[in-house]
Amino acid sequence: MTQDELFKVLVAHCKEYGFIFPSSEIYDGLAAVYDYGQMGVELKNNIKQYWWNAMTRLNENIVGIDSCIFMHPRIWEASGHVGAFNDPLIDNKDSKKRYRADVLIEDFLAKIEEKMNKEVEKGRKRFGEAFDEAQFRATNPNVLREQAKYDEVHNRYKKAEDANDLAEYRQIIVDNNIVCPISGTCNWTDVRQFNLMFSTSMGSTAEGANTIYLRPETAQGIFVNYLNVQKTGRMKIPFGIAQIGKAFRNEIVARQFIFRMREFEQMEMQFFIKPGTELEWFKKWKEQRMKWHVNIGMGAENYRFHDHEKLAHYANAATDIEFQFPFGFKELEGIHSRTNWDLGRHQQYSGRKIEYFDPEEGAAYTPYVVETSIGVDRMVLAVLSHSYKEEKLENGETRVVLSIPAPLAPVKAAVLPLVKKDGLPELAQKVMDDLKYDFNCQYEEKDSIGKRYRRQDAIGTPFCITVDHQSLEDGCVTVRERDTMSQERVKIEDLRALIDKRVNLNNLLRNL
RNA sequence: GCGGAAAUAGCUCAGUUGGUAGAGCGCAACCUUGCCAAGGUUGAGGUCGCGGGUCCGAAUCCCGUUUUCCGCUCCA
Repeated sequence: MTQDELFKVLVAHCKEYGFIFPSSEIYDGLAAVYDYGQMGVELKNNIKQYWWNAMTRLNENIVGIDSCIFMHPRIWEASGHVGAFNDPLIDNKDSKKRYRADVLIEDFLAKIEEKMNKEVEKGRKRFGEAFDEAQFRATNPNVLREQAKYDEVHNRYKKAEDANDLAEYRQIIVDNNIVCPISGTCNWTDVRQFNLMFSTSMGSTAEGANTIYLRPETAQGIFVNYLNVQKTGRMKIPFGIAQIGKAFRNEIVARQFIFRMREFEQMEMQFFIKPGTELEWFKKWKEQRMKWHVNIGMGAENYRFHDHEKLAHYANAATDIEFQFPFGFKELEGIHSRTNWDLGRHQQYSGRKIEYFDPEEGAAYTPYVVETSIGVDRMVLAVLSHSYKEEKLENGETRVVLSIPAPLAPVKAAVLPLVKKDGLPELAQKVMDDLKYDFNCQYEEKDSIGKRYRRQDAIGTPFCITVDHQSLEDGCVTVRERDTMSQERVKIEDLRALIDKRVNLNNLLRNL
C-alpha cells in the first residue's frame, strides 16, 4: 500500500469508527471543516491533557488561561493581521511578483502629477516673474491632457475603492497599461483579497455594529492578558502563559483532511523573558518541546527540526518541529522568538504601559517572548496516521489495529463476557463498575469474542478483559493485550493497577 | 483559483441498447456456539448528491450546481 492509499484508508477508518466526520455531512459537507466523533474527542482530549499538564504542572512558572475567541478589533490591527490580510493583491504572471493593486494605481497617479509639475516648472522658467500658475494649469494643453487623465483614473479608483470592486481595480491597471516594474509587462492576474480572518458583526443594529474577527491565532489573547496574569499571579520573569483554544483561518486552499482546516485548535505557550536572553530560551524550548513529542513513543526518527531562514517581521529566530505524515514531513509545531514585537505593539495601540519592573536590574522593560505553538488537530492526525496498521496474521488474515500510545487511547479497556449467559454478564458488569471511575471503559457482549477483540483493535483499546466460566470460580479474568495479542490470567482485584501502569498519563509526564 | 475524475443501502461496489433498485460486508432480534472478524432464521435500511431539461418512461441521455479525490497554482 502506498502512502497515498494509506492516507485514504485512514480517512475512511476515522469515519467508520467514529473518530472524525466531515462537518454537516447530511447537507453535503462543508469544505475543510471536520467534526470529532465519540472516539476522536477522547483522543483529542488526552492529547490536550498531556500538553496542558506538561506545561502548567511541570513548570511552576507557567500558568494557563482561557481567553475568548471574540476580541477587540484593534487587537488585530496591533498584531498586523488586519493590515497584512485585507489588501487587494495582484500578481504579475511574468515576474511572479505580488503587488497591492491600490498602491500600483496610486503610484501611477503620482507619476501623472509629477509630469504636470514638470510642465509647470518649465512654464515658470519661461515666463519668469509674470508666471501665473493657476492660469497656466487652466490653459496649457499638455497639463490639461494630463489633468484629464488624472481625474479620470482618480475618479474610477475612488469609486472602485468605495465599492470594493476588485475587478475594476484590475481594469484600471490594464486600461492605463500600468506595468510591473520588474518584468515591464502588463500580464496581470485578477485582483484578489487575501483576508485570512473570518469576520462577523457585534451589536444588534446595523449602524451600531462593529466588525469583529474570529481570532486567527490564540496568542494575542495571551499578550493582551499579560498584565492581568503577571500582576494577579505575582509572576516573576521568566514566566509563561499557556492556552488551548480554537482559531479560525479562511484558507484559500484547505486540504489534506484535518491537517489544514478552517476551524482548528491550537495549544500555545508564550514565555516572557528578559531582553537579551531570548536565544538561550529559544534553544531551551526547542529541546523541551522535542522531548515532549518523542516521549509519546512514536519514534524519534519521525520528527525533525526545520529552522526558518526567512523570518517573519516579529521574529528573530524560528523553527518548526516536523512530523513524518503519510504525505511527508510537515509542520506540527512552531517555536518562535517573537522579541518584544507583540507587547510593544499592544503598548502602542492601547496606550497602556506594558512593562515589567525587574528588581535585579532595578529597571523596567518590555519583556521578550518565546512562543511554542502546536496544532491539536495535527497532533491527532500524527497519532492516528502513525498508529494505523494492517497486520498479516499467522492464519493469513489481516488485522487492522490502531496502536495508539496507551495513555492517549480513547478507550483504555473493554470488558467482555465470553458468553452472555450463565452469570458471566453480571460478573463482567461488576468488573466494569469497578474500573469505570478510573478509566474510560467499554462493555460489550454482542458477537463472538474474536470479533469483539478486532473491533477494539480498530479503535485502539490497549486492553480487553474477558470474563469466562472459570472467573466465577477463581476470580481471575483473561487480559488480552492489543499490540501483541498475548493473554494472561489476572485476579480481578489486580486489574486496576495493571491497567493504570500502562495508561496513566502521569507516567508519561514523569519521563519528561 | 484552473484542469481532470467521481458521487447508487452504514461501508465496498454491481446495475446491459433508457422500462418498477441488487450483492457482499455491516446493523437489529432470536436460536446454536464459545478465546482472535463462526453458522442459521427473520428484519430494518435507498425518491440512485441536489436542481432543471429531453422522453410515454431517466440511476442511465443533456445542462447547471454542490461535495470529494488527483494534478497545477497559491499560502506558510
